[in-house]
Amino acid sequence: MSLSHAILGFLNYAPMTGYDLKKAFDTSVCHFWPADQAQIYRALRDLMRRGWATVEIVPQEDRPNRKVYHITDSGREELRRWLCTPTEPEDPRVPLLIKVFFAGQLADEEAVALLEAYEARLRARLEEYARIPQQAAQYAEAIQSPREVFFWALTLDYGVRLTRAAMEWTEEARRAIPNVRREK
Amino acid sequence: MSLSHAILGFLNYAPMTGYDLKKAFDTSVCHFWPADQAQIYRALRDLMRRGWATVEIVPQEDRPNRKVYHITDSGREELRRWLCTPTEPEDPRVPLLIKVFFAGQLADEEAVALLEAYEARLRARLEEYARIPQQAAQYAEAIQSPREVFFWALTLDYGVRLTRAAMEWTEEARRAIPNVRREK
DNA sequence: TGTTTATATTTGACTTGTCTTATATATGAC
DNA sequence: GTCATATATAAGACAAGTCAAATATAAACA
Repeated sequence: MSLSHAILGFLNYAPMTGYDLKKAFDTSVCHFWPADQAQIYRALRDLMRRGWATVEIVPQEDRPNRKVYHITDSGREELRRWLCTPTEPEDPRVPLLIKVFFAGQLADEEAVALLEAYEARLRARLEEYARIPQQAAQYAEAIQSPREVFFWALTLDYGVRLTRAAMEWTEEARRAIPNVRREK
Repeated sequence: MSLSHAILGFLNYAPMTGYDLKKAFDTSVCHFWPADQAQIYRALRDLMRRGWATVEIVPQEDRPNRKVYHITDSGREELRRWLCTPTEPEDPRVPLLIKVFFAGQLADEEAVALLEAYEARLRARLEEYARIPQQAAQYAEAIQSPREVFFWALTLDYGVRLTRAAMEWTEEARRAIPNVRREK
């Protein structure tokens, strides 16, 4: 499970609560690994069970107690082990392609509309990506580690490249559709 | 659910059994939408419940009876409706990027090895893709519809483009790593 | 004064997808 | 003669992810 290890990665920076972790995910890795809040809390229980994390309960009077999770030595070992283990590229699930696969049954304009709508969403995503570096700048300054910043930037670059490739595909596909003969 | 609709798409070509459908998936859309056998049979039950498909039981003496599923008129309507509905690009889950995100903690060589292994797998995938057109040629001849063939080819092209983009990323990333300063 | 947002955790239900096993039989390969 | 493969369906267990609700309180805003 990638989620538990992602959590270990964050806890290795600093002890955090489930709430903190949710925010950390939502402001950093959510573009390639979104995390549900319920999932995070469940994963934390799991990390405890495996001895990769411990809790420190910090009482608060006005709000629920904070349960601050700390990575353990064996957690750090596990994180390193996992980080060095080669990863298989996941086979991507692309719902749009199912529609494209059966799009022979649609009129040209319908198929083109499908691709145009998709392209518009990809463009929006690209614009989102473009806003990330500014948001991340504060983090980068706080952490003072150009090496960390470099790897963070790599993950963004991946998203940009793949999104651009998908857009180039939609553009060419759109242009090609009107040239397809209907019958042999 | 995309799976049910993909099944409707196939049933719209011809009536099929669950077994036939599994083969259809495995020889066509499995690169962007793999389907588990158990899932297919469950989805067929669901299609029946919704009135989008009907069964015809064809008795056989030597083997289990064939349950041949037919798309209904309302199933055809639903398929069309679904095909024309714009699709949101899924947010991709890329486990590798979690490792890259935390790769600042690794040595240069470890990070490079991670990317190299990934690139090798992507290369293998690209070679798989290269073999598909020959396999699909029989299908294409059987169906005699250049329009269908065109859309099928589009789905393959998507895979090729995205895989190439990912490979270009790994290449550049690998080359950039040795140039990162460790401390500020 | 009332509403929204932020802090903080837990639980339950549910959907998808994966993996495994069970059941039956025929054909072809070695 | 045996083993693998093809035909055909069903069901159970489980992991991962999603969604929503319950509980509690403070600060900020209109």
